[in-house]
Amino acid sequence: MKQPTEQTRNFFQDVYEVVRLIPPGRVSTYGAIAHYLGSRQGARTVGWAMQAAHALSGPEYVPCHRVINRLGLLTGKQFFGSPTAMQDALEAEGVRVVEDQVQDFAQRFWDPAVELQP
DNA sequence: GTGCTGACCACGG
DNA sequence: CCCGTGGCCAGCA
Repeated sequence: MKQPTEQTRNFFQDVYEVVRLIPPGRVSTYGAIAHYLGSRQGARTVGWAMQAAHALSGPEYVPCHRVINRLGLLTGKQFFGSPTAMQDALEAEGVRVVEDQVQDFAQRFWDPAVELQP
């Protein structure tokens, strides 16, 4: 029997919700989102969700350019239309990026587990 | 149904 | 810092 919690932990759906909450000028990491959703090592699925989110648009749009790896590297930039689309999008929000690396990453880091504390 | 891959992360050496 | 290993979820041949 299914538990009363009919909510099917849609990892993708949860990821989209969290990524959409990332404010401009801030960046988050796959691991932080995965950890916030309860999957410490589920960061991989978060990256996969980003690729699926790339096809979304309108109210379902997800700012995947604000999600990078824990090192602050734009690992998914190659999945954007242009090799500089991701960096350009971040710089447009005031995030300095040099050689695919976010400057002041520690300050720009937006952790849902901390910012979205109940 | 099985096996593998993937925009990753943590741990040990 | 590098290297190797294990684990997570979803999609595809």
